[in-house]
Amino acid sequence: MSSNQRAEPITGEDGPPGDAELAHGVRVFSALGNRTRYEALRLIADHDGDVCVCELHAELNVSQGAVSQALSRLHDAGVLSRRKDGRWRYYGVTPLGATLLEAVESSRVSDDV
Amino acid sequence: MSSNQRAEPITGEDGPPGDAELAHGVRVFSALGNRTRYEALRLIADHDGDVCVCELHAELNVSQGAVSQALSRLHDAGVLSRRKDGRWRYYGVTPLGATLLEAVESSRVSDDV
DNA sequence: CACTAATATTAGCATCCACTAATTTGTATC
DNA sequence: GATACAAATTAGTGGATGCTAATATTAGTG
Repeated sequence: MSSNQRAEPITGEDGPPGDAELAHGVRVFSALGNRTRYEALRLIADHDGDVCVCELHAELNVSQGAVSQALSRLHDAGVLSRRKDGRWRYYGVTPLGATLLEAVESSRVSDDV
Repeated sequence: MSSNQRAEPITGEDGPPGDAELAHGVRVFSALGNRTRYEALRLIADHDGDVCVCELHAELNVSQGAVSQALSRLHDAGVLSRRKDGRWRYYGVTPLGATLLEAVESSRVSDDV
């Protein structure tokens, strides 16, 4: 009737031990669990080197602000690295990001929806 | 003003090739990107053998229906296996689930929030 | 400095999500 | 069959999410 959707905050540690890891896991997976963000990660991973925001904006089908938000969240989750060069920001995939992508993609050997 | 939150459906294939993989990835990661479901997966993974719903209901802090929903979604995503025995359902972690858990947990070597 | 380009940030809102409570289905046991 | 228990399903709802549009910041360039 009133307490909905789990009382505890996703971030902001002060629960029992092991809770930080839990929050970390949820942060990472929920960051990847969205079409725009997942696609962004894949595009960057497919690319050779790092990619600037403008290039992704051309490929993803959302506004510039949305792209920026998506990349920030992926960076916060630790699956993207960020490098500044002049007025450009270059994003790259971290080892964690690469590992997760690989794990999921290789799991789809032949299971059509 | 009206088309919000991406026009395309997450499931229901009919986009360009590579789209099925995209949908699969989003399905898997979004399944894990929720506290209740992620915790359920961890509990099952920590367990020795398979776990029944009732046992998880005792550990997670949500209603029986919510636990059932959570496990179904994890099963749909391919990170949990399901086995029936009498009136019990036993859930276990699949290789994909184990791989993803391991990847994320080992990425938290020393980065406190 | 004015101007432009690249990105980040913010407010606002339509939609989606995760929950609870109630009900239904399936399986034992009497 | 009747009863009881385990799990799944459904309807309904408050809060979270992801977007757009507008604005702000930062960095080059004339």
